[in-house]
Amino acid sequence: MLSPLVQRFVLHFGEMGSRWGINRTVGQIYALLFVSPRPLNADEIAEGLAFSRSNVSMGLKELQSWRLVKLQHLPGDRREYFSAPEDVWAIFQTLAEERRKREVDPTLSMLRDALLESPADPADRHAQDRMREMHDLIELTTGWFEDVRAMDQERLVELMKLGKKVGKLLDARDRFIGGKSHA
Amino acid sequence: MLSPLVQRFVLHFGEMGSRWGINRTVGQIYALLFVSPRPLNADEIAEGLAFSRSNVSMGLKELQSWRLVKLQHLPGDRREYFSAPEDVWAIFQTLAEERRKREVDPTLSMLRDALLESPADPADRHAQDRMREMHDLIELTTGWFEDVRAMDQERLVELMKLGKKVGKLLDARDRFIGGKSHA
DNA sequence: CTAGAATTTCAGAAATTCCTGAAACTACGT
DNA sequence: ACGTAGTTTCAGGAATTTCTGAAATTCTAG
Repeated sequence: MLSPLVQRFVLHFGEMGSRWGINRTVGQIYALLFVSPRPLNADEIAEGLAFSRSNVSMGLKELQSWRLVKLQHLPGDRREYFSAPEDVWAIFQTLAEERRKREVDPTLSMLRDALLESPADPADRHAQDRMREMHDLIELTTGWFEDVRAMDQERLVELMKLGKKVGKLLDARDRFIGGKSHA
Repeated sequence: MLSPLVQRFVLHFGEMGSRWGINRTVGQIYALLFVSPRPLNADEIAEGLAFSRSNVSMGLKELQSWRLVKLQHLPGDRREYFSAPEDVWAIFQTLAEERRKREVDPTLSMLRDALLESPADPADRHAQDRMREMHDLIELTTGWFEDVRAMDQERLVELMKLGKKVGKLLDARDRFIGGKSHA
């Protein structure tokens, strides 16, 4: 049913899915939609991957909750068709946003709460110091990620291609602004 | 045994751990080591978290394979003591490197292989196009990540704090170099 | 409103992953 | 070399997660 090429891709994503919290089924469904030249309905997916119809239904629901698939209707067909967005950058961003929402935000909020408590003893004081370091790191990196995400794609690619030269750019800026130096 | 503050932190990381591929036990052990003011031996960990000694042993082995804990000996004590590195940036980098090694690299290699095949039909041709897009995106982002990682920490923080202003910096550079513009 | 096509829900079977205690192994002090 | 404290391994039981088929629900055309 599936070509060997697609088969391989789909299986790989199934495996990778389990390494993340995502289950194998969901990974495979997404992989199949990603490479499919046209939207697929649930029965086509179930047949292609040899899963039960209900399993596919659950997987699609999960993918929708991650905003990773688009639902659409084909004229004269009552069934629902699913597809992955065209733009891989957009996919990447969606993934990053959803992960932040589900994993980073709750962690930050837990850390902030913990930092409000008054430490009972030196061990707690040390624990809080560590939590503060973690909090600040997470806040800095996600805040930055957000800034970068907001840039338009063309600039983003430019920035990335610049790669390590960005360090030189920073130096140039520092010199320009006021002679601060990185010894 | 554990203070409520540490308890909360540890439990949260246990939960978060399961969201990633990491199991709850491993997450909790790491969290405990992370906030501990001194290295801990396996028995102390087992007692603090109420796990069996053998479970702790496996968890520590896993953490060592991720290079996330340091093993050390205390003078006059035969037991092995474990601790998390001090520097949260270093931890972050280790995590990123290991994840790349385990998840990104195999994916890139699978994609490269798939791109070498000659597509059998239009569907395969389309699938390959999609895989190429994914490949290029992954390569660009991880390559960039690598470049950024190689910068020294001080500069990295500067870059991150710069945030969205980096776009302006790019504009300035473009103007300087040759009048290219982002409309 | 009714028929029937499409989809979702959900209880429990199947599969997987986690965790433990017992046994095996290692390394060190005497 | 022996005894013992410390650590790891591993078979299998416990717990969790995944997956299915049957039933319930939703939707739409007539």
